[in-house]
Amino acid sequence: MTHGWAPPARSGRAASQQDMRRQNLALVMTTVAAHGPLSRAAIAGRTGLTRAAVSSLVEELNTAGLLTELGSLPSGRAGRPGRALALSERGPAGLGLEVGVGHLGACVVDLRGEVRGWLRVAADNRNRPADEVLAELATVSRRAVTEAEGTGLRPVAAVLAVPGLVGEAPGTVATAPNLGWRDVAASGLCAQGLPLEVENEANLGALAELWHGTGTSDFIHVSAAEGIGAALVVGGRLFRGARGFAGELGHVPLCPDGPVCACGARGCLEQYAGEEAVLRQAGLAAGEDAVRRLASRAREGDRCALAALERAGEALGTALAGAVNLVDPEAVVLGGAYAELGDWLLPGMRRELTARALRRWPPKALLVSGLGRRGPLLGAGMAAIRRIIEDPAELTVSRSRR
Amino acid sequence: MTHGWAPPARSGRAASQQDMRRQNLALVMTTVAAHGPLSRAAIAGRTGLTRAAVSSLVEELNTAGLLTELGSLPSGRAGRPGRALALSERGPAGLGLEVGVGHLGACVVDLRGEVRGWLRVAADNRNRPADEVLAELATVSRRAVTEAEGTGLRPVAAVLAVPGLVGEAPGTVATAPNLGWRDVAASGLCAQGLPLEVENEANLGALAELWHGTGTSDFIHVSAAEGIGAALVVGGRLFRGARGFAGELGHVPLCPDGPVCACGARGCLEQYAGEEAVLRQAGLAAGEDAVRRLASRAREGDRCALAALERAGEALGTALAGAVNLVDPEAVVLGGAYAELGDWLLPGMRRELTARALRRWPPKALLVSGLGRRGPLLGAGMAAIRRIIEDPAELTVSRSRR
DNA sequence: ACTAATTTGTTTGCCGCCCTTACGAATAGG
DNA sequence: CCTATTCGTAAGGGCGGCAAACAAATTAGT
Repeated sequence: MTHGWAPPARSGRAASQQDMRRQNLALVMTTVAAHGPLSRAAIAGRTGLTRAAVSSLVEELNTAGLLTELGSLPSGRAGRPGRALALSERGPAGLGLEVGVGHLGACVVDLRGEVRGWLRVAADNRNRPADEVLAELATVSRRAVTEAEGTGLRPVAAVLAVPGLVGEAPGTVATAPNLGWRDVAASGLCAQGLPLEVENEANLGALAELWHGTGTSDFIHVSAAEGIGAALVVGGRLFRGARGFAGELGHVPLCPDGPVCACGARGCLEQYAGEEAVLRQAGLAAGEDAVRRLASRAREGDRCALAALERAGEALGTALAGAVNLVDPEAVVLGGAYAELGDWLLPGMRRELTARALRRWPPKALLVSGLGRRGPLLGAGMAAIRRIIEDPAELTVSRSRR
Repeated sequence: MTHGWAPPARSGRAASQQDMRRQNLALVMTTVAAHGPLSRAAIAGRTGLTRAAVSSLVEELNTAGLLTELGSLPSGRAGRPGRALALSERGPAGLGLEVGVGHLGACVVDLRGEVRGWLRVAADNRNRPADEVLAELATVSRRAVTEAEGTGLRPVAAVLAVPGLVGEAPGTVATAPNLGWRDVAASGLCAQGLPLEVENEANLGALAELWHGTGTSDFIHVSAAEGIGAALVVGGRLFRGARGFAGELGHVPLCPDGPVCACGARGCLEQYAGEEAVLRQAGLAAGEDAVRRLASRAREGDRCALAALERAGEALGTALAGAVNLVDPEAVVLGGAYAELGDWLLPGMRRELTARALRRWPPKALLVSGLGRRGPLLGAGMAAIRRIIEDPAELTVSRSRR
């Protein structure tokens, strides 16, 4: 450290010609994914590559089964019509997996982002040996995969959604309190040798929203369940923080002298808007489908429930206003279990946000996720397939690629 | 939008061989900048490039005056010793500029990050025509530049620090309330044709901390002045948010029913820890060197001042705990004017952070900036030079580079 | 219907860049 | 003094994108 510089932030690695090719393959894939069927010339125009280069790239992607030629693509203007290229619907696919407290899930998503297989079975995973849970998930997964293989799909990457924190080592769960897991390695789940990635379920719910939901790519996705978590999506990427613990909205201090929280501090948001607090205020017992019961109470006009939801919405809005001032997102999306309660939570949230957000907060910037409980599993499948799209070189003939 | 994908987040552009070269030139520069004098072989080892490639890259950087050969670099082991390469101390330099409420500043920083010229003059810029201010800054800048040119330096990029928000258009100030500026174009400031970038002074203070301060590259830099701002540094990069307004810590709600703030909401942090509030509680009048007076009062043991600082520290700590839970930084750095008050603010801040941060918060992760008021100007100079280091191709022979 | 214009996709030749291999240079150890 | 080791450079090769030219397919004009 003789010079005064801190270590460089990005790109610690050399760029080779393989990397260039890799990046351009990815560029073609992402371009086609984003802008529908395109001709080679259109891809060239959009990306800045030459038509010749695009031809070469497309051929490579084509033989790998990632792209398909659909047929003529009349442009309306004079000239030879292009041949439409689209993401293949019968080739590599993504496998999404989920371990929930009360269920297991598996889904298969094709390159276009379409769900081609969906399986969800009830299972009481609370304090059940992790091996056992993973073994059952493996059979569920196999069923979904064989079903998908019938329609010409071949899973090539898997992502597992867990209600807990992901470990440093790839493919491991550091801790999942509601499952009773601690340092569980999920590798070996895919005997087929698929690369497996483990990710927090709330984060995957946010990614599902990014890819299947509204157009924005900078938002805070609130997903309240046992705890209140916020996934920050910034520039279309998950923001994980320095150590991967970003997004703990539930323990933002709301009122410094408030009630004591399980975390030891006072007045955390969770004490005002957490599931337990809301149910208590509404006079309901906790339980498996507590949120659903609360929603029906509110629908019936139960005063107590409505007041509790009102207060919770305000608390959420206040805490979110702070987050918005700090992070400056384009939108806030309410997802997770609380999405079902949106009708009653939103007014208070919106009121607080408009009052407290320093930048004008348009009403449309606060919305409810349309994916609901399906978010995490869907996000897992999409994340798996997204991996392929953003680095297709892994599946390509790979003359000598790493 | 026939496919379900949102637009891709990154890399909307094709990669060509020039880009590859560009990236590798930058890689060599950042490597040398970060790890002191290195031989070509050492650079090759660190970056993954071949010795041959490094030789070629180094030669290009050498003829551009960006690198210098220092002499033999004995390794201790057997074998021919390498020739040490270091960032040049007499070539391209960065020009930092600053417009404050009460002063103007200019500095010249060489590639090694060393300050080689420093000029700061008092000037009452409050509600003075922007043209006039910029004209005076230009003369100050010229003096600093001619001085630096005497020692063999040649400024090639400039960054201007302003106490306000930066506009969308490059080189413009959207609004600087304390200066009375609105949509001011700062281009034309550098008649020499240097590329000029405008940036918020607090952000530059944070960057100065990144490059001249402690080793961490993920931190929240609190800089309290008129308002309370937080610059978020994530992975060694400034985090600006979707529209560039991230970091408004001053208006995080601290107590939902607190006193009304100038922003219209209730109980913002600024009402508890802002300069005005603290001075009022301490029984001091506002004014130019109010912070200094407050510090001396505290040093003398003034009960009132100590109590006010205690409360302010607690409030800051509470709000920061929320931010820490949300963003998960490695450290919090107290900078700006409040750095001088660190002795009295830190205890309360630390107490609140340890109590409220969900992840264990080590005491060393909260610290006071050693740069004080020099941060923004220093950061401007460093940012200018950093630009060169991270894209040296701009200064290279450029056979036909864009 | 026929021609001109236009756009697409491919082919060919070229250049740039990194990699591999080989070689001279410079130092430490015996 | 000789050998092992490491450093920097030079020569040859492969790969990948670019520029230009060309054949194919369609529209527009007469």
